[in-house]
Amino acid sequence: MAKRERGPRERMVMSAAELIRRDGVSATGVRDVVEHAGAPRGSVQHYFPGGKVQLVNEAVAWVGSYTARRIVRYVEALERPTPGALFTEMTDKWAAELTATGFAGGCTIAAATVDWADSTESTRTAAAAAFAAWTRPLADALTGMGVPETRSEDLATLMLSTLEGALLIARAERDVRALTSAARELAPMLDGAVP
Amino acid sequence: MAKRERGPRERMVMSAAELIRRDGVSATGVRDVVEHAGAPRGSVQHYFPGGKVQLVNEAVAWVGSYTARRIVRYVEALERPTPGALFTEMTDKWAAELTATGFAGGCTIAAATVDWADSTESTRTAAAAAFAAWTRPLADALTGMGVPETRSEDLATLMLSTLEGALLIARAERDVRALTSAARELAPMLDGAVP
DNA sequence: TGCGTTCTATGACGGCTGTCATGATACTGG
DNA sequence: CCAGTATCATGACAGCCGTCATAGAACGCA
Repeated sequence: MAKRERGPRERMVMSAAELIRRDGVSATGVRDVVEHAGAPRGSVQHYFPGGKVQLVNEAVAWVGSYTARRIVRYVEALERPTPGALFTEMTDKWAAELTATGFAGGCTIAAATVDWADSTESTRTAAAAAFAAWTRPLADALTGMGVPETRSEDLATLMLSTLEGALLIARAERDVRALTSAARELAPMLDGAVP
Repeated sequence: MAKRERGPRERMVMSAAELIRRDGVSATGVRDVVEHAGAPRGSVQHYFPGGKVQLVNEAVAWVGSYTARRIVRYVEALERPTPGALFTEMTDKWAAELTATGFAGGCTIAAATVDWADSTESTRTAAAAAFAAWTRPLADALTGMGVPETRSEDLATLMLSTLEGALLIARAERDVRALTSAARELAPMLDGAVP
């Protein structure tokens, strides 16, 4: 997964994101990140003079933009572009990932929010930016599918909220049930929003 | 809030739940819980011989049953009992709590899931039990409102997922926007499920 | 009164945390 | 070749963590 091309710096950011989404922010130590990335330990103070806070924030930002690009790709790949189909696509992808990894890891942004939203303002801001970066392409896609512009952003937020919540419940239950049943009910409702 | 009547044991469980939902599980130390509860430090090994794991699990279970009772009360208090009205009631209550507390604390169960779902099986099980304890009365209420029994549980899960996710986003954004817009869109859709 | 159980108090232990000081090495440009 | 910067390596620091051993206090019961 981690190409040789990537420098130690980017590898550390990716490893941080991976470990955070699995164990949470507080439980993820910088030594763990270094080891997981196969990076030299001395690099942490060289590349991240801001310490763990900087590392975590960059991980959050990285996941934010990476996932935003993924959303765009989902939209483009839809053969029958409707809001419900898009939502089903997202829940399906997550369900597949959860089962493939044995439910070992949820959303990095959710973990960062739960763990550090109160204590570290910069991390909370980064998480909010990530959510905003996902809402925008989602709302644009909905508008492109014929959803009235006044409702596009609300519906995008609804999709995101439901996805995040279902992901959380699925992880607790070690069962994709929450994802599939949320999609089964919400998808037709979303399609009803396009006149 | 904490009545004098409650023994130190229950006060510690409640304090644990409160601190966990604010700072996460890993960031909440047993010393913090003891201090927050105004309990004697020596009591922790007396009442919770299972250590921090037991304390966390009991906090999760406590929030689970407490919130389940709250859901039942919400249902009974509705003047015009429809699925949408119930969902709006829940999001409104959470939005009010978030603004009142300065967005300082989300859902205890979500925090426990994100932090310990992978590392501590018993906590994951407790979290799953809590979600189940919320789904059941919710589904029953929906059935009572005329929702077909085949869809009640799915819709209950959808409501819960959306609520949890919107709560998360709201905390990251320090804005109840996610809660209100999710309710604005989902509530009418839910009402459409009763024939 | 005296015994036994329940509860509280205190201090210590090893282990892990994030951070930093210090120094060695690699590499690049003149 | 040499100088200077970028990168890496190592060890130490203070602080917090969960846990436990030990002992004292409070209380009910006979």
